Amino acid sequence: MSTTSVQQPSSHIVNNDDTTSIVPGNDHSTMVEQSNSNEEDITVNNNKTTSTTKKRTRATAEQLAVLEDTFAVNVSPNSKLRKQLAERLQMSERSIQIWFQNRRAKVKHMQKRAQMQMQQASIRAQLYHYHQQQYGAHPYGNHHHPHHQQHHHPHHHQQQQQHHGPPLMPLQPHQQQQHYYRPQQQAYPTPSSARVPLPRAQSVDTIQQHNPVQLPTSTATPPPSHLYYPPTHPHQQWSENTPVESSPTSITTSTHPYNNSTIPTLVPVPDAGPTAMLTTSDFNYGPSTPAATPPAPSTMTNDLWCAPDAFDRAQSCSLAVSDPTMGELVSPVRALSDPIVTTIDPSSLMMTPPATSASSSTTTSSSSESSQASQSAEQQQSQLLDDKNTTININNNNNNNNNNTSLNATTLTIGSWHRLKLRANDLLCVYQPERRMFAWHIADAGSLFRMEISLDAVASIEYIAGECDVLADVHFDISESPQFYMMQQQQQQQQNNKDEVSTKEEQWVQCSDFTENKQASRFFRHSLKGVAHHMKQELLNLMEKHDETRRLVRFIETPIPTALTAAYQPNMIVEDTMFNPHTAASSYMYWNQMANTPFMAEPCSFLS
Amino acid sequence: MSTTSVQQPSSHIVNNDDTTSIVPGNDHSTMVEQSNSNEEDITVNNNKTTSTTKKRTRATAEQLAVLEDTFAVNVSPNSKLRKQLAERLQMSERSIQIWFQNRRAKVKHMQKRAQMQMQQASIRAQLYHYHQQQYGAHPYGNHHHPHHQQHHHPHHHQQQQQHHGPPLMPLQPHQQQQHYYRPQQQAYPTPSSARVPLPRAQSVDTIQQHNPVQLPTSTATPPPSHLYYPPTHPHQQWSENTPVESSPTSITTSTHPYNNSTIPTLVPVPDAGPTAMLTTSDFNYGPSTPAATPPAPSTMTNDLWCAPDAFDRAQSCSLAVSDPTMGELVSPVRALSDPIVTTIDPSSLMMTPPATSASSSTTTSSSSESSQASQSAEQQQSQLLDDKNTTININNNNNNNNNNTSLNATTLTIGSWHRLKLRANDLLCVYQPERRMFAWHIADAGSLFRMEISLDAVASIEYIAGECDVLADVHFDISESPQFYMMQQQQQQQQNNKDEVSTKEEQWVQCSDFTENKQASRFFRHSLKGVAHHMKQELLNLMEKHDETRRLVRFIETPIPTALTAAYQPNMIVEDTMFNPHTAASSYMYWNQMANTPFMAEPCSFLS
DNA sequence: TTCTAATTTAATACA
DNA sequence: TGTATTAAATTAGT
Repeated sequence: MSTTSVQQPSSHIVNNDDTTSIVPGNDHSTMVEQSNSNEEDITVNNNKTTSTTKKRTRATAEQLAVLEDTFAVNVSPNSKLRKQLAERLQMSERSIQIWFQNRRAKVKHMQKRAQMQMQQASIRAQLYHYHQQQYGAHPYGNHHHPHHQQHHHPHHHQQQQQHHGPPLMPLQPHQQQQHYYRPQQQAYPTPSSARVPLPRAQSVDTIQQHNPVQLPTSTATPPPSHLYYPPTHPHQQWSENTPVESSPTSITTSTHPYNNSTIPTLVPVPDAGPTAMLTTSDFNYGPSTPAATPPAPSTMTNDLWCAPDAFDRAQSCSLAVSDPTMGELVSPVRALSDPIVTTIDPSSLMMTPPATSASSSTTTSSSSESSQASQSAEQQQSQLLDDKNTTININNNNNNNNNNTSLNATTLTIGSWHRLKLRANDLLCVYQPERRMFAWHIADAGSLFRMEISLDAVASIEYIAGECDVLADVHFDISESPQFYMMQQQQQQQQNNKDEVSTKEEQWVQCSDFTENKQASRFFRHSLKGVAHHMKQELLNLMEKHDETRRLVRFIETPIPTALTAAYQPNMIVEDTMFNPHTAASSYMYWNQMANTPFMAEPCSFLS
Repeated sequence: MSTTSVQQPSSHIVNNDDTTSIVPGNDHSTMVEQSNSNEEDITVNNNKTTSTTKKRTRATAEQLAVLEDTFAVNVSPNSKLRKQLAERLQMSERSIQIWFQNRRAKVKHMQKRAQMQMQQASIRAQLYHYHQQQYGAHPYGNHHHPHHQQHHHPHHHQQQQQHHGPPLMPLQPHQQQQHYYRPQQQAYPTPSSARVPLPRAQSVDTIQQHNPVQLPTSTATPPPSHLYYPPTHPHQQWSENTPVESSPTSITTSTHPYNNSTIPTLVPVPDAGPTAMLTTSDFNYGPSTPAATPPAPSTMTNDLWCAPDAFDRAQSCSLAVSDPTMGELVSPVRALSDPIVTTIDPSSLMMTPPATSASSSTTTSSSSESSQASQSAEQQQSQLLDDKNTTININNNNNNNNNNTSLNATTLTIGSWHRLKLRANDLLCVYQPERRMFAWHIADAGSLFRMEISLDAVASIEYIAGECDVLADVHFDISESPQFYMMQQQQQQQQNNKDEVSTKEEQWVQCSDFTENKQASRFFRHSLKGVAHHMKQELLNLMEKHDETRRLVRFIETPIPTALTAAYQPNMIVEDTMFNPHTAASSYMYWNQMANTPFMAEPCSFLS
């Protein structure tokens, strides 16, 4: 009993142990002194409101713009820069400092949350698939599970796990927590990233100097492991032949970057080095050779990848130009090659480990100051994907007159990397006959990711019906690593100078393997899971329309026993190790927060 | 402009002078250890809906009961207690935390609103009276003012003062804000109340142990500066010979403590030390002497004063007994003298300044554990009313066969302290011939306050007709400080064992001066304002019925010029200083929120 | 509309 | 400086 109210030891009270202890000599002064340190001194100033404690001055839009801009460049400005900012923004240095602290904390918090969600989704996916195999539930619609509608207790309490009987995976809450805490170990390398010698790609202003027209969205490459959610449009719709609603008008609706309705979210790579890195960037985590290849100017326009708060930053970049005041503060600093402010430094932007395995550091962006960038030489380790320096225009399929064939998969698995289809456009698998390419599209964090597999690289396409013929797997056994691309969404364009920015639609930028631990570069079996009859029909459709694919496809209708199926699916592990956070928390992608999509709601219904 | 945010110099930074030092090799461990303590990660549980953003789970009645109960005891539970609550209520700790945050915000918001309404009412009263003198409008009825119906702008902004033409008192909005924020300064001593050595009066559980019958309503004395609104019956009716509807049945109709229709509200004393403090309380803000006088057991029944959410707390105390689950959580904790849960700690309940001027701490409540109560010895400072250690039974007049004579005043003014009659029983002025006492009754915040003036102390009673004979003032010039009493309302009795609790009706407990800055102890002129012919008739009635008062009353019928009237009414200042927040926001009492009583509606109609 | 759950942000406290 | 926590402001859901 007494243990129930132990209370945090630090702040605990010395006095009372119910022994009518005479409180020693504690005076009000304790209270008084507690209150003094914080606010009295600060609040003396504000003559307007007599509030002494907190003033809670809300930063204005411009202030936020500058702050976010600076944060994009340097998450931890030193006192000097803070002072400048303070003067510039008419804020106290203390406020500046606090703002950056909170901003950093925000990023971390979002990382945590994303991590958690990722794991939860992964677990749910596992449960789902396991449940599929166990009960053979229909994915969309009818559920007659023993557990369904069983524990619909009126209280909407949140810890239903222990109640919901599903004998499988009796996930204990603390077990779950372990999942949450674990990945953070890997995800948090070093908080003091500002002191890392900053290899920088290109300064924003220099980009603007060179391309004064298309400036605003142009920013340096981001920390590869972080993904971003666009403020206004959580997911851009794609226009391939998938039954998703494409909204071409949505690309111009972006408003102010600080849109409360949306939360730019960062997802760190759990335990890998930088991935999803733009090869067009000269960004390196370590000292890089100054002789890095400058990219072609044309590439610049595609350099849309933004760091965690890419959109905010892009916005602020434009502000830096359009706003005369902004130019005073940031641009001169950059021009002076302040190592912190000059470049958009992913390592300073996010707390990713300083390049355990850096991707290709081949091409540098075109800034004239790239020579100034302090570049570390410790990056030449893993050059898995050196040859992807080019930007490929794949967007012919963007026109509606495409005869792509899609596979409505709900899960993509490569190695232990899983990608769930939570929304209509989260996961699109298509075949582009013109390019003889299979392409997996993944929308995440405001960006689109694409993985291409040449038809010639496909050794076989194996359709395996599930045990109950409800779901089926389609395994692509390929002979080489796919190609990886990404595309920043169109909302990035500014409000100010949106005229010419809107021209660069659907520009894919090749990037490095964005899957966890670059598993897509090592595991050459891609497994799609989907509704059996859909998948089958789509495969048949594919074979019919495109003869070249016919030779690859095999149908294995015989329901394979579960154990055997597992053997057939090395990726879809249905065992305890699946819940080892090291393996289960694998998906890099960020889970959409409002994932109340029918897809997720249904398969998990047996949990409730 | 730049001066607005000066900021404290202390916490300023020494650290980084933009030397991009290389981070050595910091470990992840820092991150891991951090994540465990906070609750975000703990929110793992909610797996029902995959929505990560908002779930808006509405708390059930039981949850609310426990929450409100806990809140009544501790408005800011620490993480430990939150955890307990989370387990107990099957809510996430985060939800618990949020609930308390919102609950606190609610209190504050209501405080603000009350404060505002008070001021507005005060302003309106001023305007009303001014208008009376200017135009001689009839108090109830016809209005033909130039400003009527003039500025009925659609926005319900709170700064109507500037629009409403009445030339006098052009209240600036920021001036108003001063009023709002001011009280918070003193009202919030230290947010970390849990760490403050808690001087406690008596633990609830121990009371229950010793007095298992009359337990529930027995609580410690509250922070004197906060007043409370009973949930169900905002104002208890009095049974003195006033034409208000007395409802004796209302004392048993209390329902669930958490009644949405009513808002328990806390009103801090604007700028004074603790006032309206029960002298029977042994509560002290600082270290107390263990030798504090133990109270007589009989006093216990009167120790009904509860802190801000007194009613909820009382209710919850009963819940702690009746509800087995609640008992698990709270009762054992209390029994073990958890400093947070054990006692009803005013300092933890509300944010009052730590007793700048504590009232008499002479008599302690009667619980046998009052000896346990940690009592601070530093309270002997301001003993303005030391001699009021006794509880006086004044309630002989509670019987209907009283021949009290009442004065239907609408305003009571003592010094700069004003009390408006917003509801029928807000302000009752009576003469009790049996006791040869004048008594001003003030109903506020669920408690009744009483101020007594012995007839022998009355030097003169001066009736002064207003300029237009509509309103009149009755000035009581007295020769000594009144006596002050208070009484908790009857709703406080528990549902469970209400048998013997109901016996203690109308027990007045002497207390210290509850007027702002104890002005009633310094200013010996009490001014009543009311409808002229009513006041006059009542005075005449008083003189007729009670000869002993005759010698005191003088009638000054001659309309005195306004200027002169103001001179006669030093309390009713009609000048700019009236709106100095230091003086204007003076009334301690809480204004009923829905103050659309006929009294206020009529005189203020010319404002709308 | 109000009330309330939840989010975001500025700020404080602590280690 | 990071973390936890909170207040204040705000956003929504009912």
